Amino acid sequence: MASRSHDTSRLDNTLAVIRSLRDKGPVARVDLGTLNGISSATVTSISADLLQQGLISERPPDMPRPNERGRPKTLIQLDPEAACVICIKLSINELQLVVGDYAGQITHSEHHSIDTLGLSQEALVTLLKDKTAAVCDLALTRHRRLAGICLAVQGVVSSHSGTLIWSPALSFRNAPLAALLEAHFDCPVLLENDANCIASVLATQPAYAEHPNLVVIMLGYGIGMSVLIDGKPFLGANGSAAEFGHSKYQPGGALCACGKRGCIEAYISDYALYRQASEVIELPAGDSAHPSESQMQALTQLALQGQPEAQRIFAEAGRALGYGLGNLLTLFNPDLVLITGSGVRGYPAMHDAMHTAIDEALVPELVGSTRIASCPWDRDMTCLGGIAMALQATDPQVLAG
Amino acid sequence: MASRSHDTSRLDNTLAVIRSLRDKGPVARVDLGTLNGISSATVTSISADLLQQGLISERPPDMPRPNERGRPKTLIQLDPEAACVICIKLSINELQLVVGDYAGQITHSEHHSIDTLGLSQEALVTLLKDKTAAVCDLALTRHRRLAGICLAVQGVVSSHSGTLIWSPALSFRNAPLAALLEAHFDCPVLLENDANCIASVLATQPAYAEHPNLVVIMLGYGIGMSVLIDGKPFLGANGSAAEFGHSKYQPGGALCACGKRGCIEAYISDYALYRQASEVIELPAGDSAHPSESQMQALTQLALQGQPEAQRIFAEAGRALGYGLGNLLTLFNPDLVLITGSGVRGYPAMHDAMHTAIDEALVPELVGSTRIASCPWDRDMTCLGGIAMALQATDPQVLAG
DNA sequence: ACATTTAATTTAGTCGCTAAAATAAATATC
DNA sequence: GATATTTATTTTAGCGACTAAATTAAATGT
Repeated sequence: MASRSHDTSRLDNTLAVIRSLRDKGPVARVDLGTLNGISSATVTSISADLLQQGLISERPPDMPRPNERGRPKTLIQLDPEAACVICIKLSINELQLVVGDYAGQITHSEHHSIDTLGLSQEALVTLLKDKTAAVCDLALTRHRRLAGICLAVQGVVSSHSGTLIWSPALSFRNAPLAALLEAHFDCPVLLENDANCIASVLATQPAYAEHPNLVVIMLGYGIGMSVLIDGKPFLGANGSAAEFGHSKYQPGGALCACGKRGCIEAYISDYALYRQASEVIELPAGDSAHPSESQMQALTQLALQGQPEAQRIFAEAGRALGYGLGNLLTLFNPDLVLITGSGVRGYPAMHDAMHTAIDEALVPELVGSTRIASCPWDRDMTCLGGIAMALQATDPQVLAG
Repeated sequence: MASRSHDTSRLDNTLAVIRSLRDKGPVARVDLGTLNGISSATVTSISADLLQQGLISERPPDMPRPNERGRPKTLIQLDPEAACVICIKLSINELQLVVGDYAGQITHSEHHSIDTLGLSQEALVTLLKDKTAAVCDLALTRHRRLAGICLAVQGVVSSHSGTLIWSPALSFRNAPLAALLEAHFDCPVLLENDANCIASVLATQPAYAEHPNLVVIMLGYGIGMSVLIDGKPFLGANGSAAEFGHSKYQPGGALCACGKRGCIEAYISDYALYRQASEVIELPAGDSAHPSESQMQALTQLALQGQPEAQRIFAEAGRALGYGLGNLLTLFNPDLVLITGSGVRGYPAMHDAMHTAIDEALVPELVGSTRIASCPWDRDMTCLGGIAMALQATDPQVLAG
């Protein structure tokens, strides 16, 4: 309950300046002042400190501006080499490692195919440690220090405590992964939910910037969700991300990968759609519990081309999604819901049933107040978000030296 | 996006001191310092200001403490007469007006029976204005100023904008009640959800103080909910309180008072229980759409005494409640859920089915992490909370003079 | 009476900010 | 080409808020 006792404005303002530089690229001191509501005298003072620490550099404006009077602006920019962060994205059968520089740009990316479900906790930690150490060695030839590591996983995590509670990609549960990794690296390790990473990136995009209350739903093999309130991820009580996919559509309904029945995921995830479809339609063979992208595309095509059984399955999925969204809207009342993830491919086939279900579920006063849209899917977005979150989280330490 | 540019610590610390005094009664300067993490020199300075403004007074400790050396503490306390606030609680067919002094104590309370559903918006505003003006005249004989008014209503409100969106007590919707009242009084008017008021009070009680992540469910004629994250009410995106009662249990299920089907409220609210029961059991006559307290008690007694039909109805209600809670726990993951409201009378009859449903709905990892308890119901608690919220909201204005 | 203990106030100094003045580096005008 | 104008940045002066340390205040213990 101890309140902010003494003046933290210098740190706050310094962090705000760094964040502005990261979001907007090179900016002049005046503009940093107006952007953050501080006087340019203060910006001068802050940037002098940052220059002295080697975190930023000065440079002249790109083009000599036509017809503008007055002293030209001196832009300042983050020094990309000042530090780097590593984002490790762990999803089913895949590990991605990405290096981001101090300005938030990706400078290295690699993918590994791995039987994630076959790993013990120890094996996973060893694997992560080795792969990360290798990437780190590489990164440190170009950057002065490793500021932090972000482990982005699908599933339920408690980011405060750095504990993985449950992930569809892993066969063990309740693992303090952040602490286990931190023991091997001399920097903070963040554990984040993958959907939160995505949402953090989307929220900074100009198209959605005016919607600070945003819900992002990720459709795919599982169902992910992130809620941003006032631009910040809402983490629930103990830093564990909200699990939209396992809220209930039909008590006692279809069987879900989590072991329970009636979860929304059991109606709209890839495996759920494929499971239902394979019972009634002739489909390409393969592991139906883990349908491949091409299998899913084939199924989606059928629905979009009007195959009645496929249409019915997607409509039912849309209905489940709509009811789930209805609950979400009554509870969070966001301005905007973005639906993305590899599963957006099927969104057009769910769209109508989804809206019908929302209308059925929601008090009319609330129906109109939220915009619902889909958003194309990009695999790298998660890591971009992880890098942004890691940089932001570690900025105070980097400043401290 | 403008960050806190300059130093607001004086205001912050002053507000923290006032809040400490309100929560804990008379406190010495040293203790205010340690309590809020500021030096006692600063407390001296702050309390000098407050004394000069007449907001606090000094007084010697109650009892001359036995066997304690050193200079005795000088306690400081809020002057109850410095200001007052009025809380107006609006529920079905009832209006309650309560005056609270600057220290947060209730100094006056009155109830009025009113046909709330029969009122037009204009009639309601006129009624509230008149009743409040009368209470205000009375209060101003004892207090130096009216700091604020809190209107606590059952239903969906947007507290940011002061708009009532929907209430089961009223037959109109979308009314900017805060602004309409503000026009008649020279002070801020807050519009709050009644469950948020309750939750704010419960959160300050020592028994629950170590659970800053708290969900309060209010059972009764309708179903109310409030979520406290880190001790502060979670208001969703636009300040509209989360509507747990209208999240869905069975898509297309029982008819709810909101006009939709399958809401949790349609299974566990007073009217829902009575509606189901009256179909199969001989019950005291009366308006079954608005069962009275004695009717509900009679029905509850039947269930508790083992009447099979009544037991079945309460068990089904418990199951709906459990599924709803399951969704809530996946989304918010609170430390504690408190179930209260007049409907707690039936909680023992719902208890077992509720827990069975939670176990059915929830990933086992999450089941254990939340305590679920009931809490005896007190009609005055809402207003106590409304007073606390109004005082807290208006403290900056009172300080400004 | 004097030492000890604890509370509250005063003093001296630091930090961080801003407004205003001064300086810097361009373009526009004559 | 010299001077005026414009805009950016830095410097200066001053203020508000805090803390640590010193001082004063008011008890109890010996």
